[in-house]
Amino acid sequence: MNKSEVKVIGILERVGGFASAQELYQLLQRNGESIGLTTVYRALQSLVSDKIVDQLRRDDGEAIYRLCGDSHHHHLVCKLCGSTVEIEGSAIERWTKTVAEQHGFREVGHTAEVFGICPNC
Amino acid sequence: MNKSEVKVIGILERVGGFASAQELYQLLQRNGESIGLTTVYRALQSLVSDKIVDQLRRDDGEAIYRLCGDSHHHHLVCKLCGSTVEIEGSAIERWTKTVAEQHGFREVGHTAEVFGICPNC
DNA sequence: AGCAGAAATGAAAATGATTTTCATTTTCAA
DNA sequence: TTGAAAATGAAAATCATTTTCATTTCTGCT
Repeated sequence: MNKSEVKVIGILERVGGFASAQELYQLLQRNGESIGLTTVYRALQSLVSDKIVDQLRRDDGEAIYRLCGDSHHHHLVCKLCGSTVEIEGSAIERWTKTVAEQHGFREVGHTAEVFGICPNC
Repeated sequence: MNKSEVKVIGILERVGGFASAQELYQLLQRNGESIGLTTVYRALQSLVSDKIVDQLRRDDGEAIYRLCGDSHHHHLVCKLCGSTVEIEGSAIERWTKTVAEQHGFREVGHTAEVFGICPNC
């Protein structure tokens, strides 16, 4: 765990949700941190392989990251303004596990995100 | 529905599962079809927006496509060999709707994919 | 402190999927 | 037949991400 990784974790904490590498880089710049885009990517790779950060994909293929750790949860994302609400998903957890085991799958994980238009939009 | 879209549907039928645009293009070439990569992409976009083809993302961010079945369903995808099983998800549908409405969201949709290692791998 | 080798850094170039541009060809209805 | 609209594809542009490589910072050691 080096200095850059600490910076990236810090900004992820402030974000409190998903962000892409490019977004994180810009946020760090705005905060006056001196860090290169390459280093942000490398820190994220390292954190993902250490299971400190979760990585998934936006619909457009861009990778997005968030701190893992708190309880496993999902997101309700507004299609228009992008605001997100964390939602609990124990129903999903159970469904995932059941379905996968029925088909003999091991080491099961899942992605589930809900999209809609929030009350403000 | 134009000629190119028919070709793309044809190759997707032969593939019988997920394939990327690049792969589909190569397969079409090998089959002696005269079609450009650009046109493959355009046909896929069009088919996706007509709900004839499903699009999702590999872990590396590359888009993969597959003919969709009639009913709304999800996929159980093997992380190693890429084989997929369609799974029914009425539990998810209900959960999605409930959760979103609790938060006042409208026009709700969702994504949910389950990943694991299949019995053969 | 001083030093050598290892690790980290970041600017610039490379990569690769996807999209856009634009000139040409095909389709099709009047 | 004719002309406008749609389709096509080669080449260029885009954009996230990775790689390269020269430089800088750490580290442990004397």
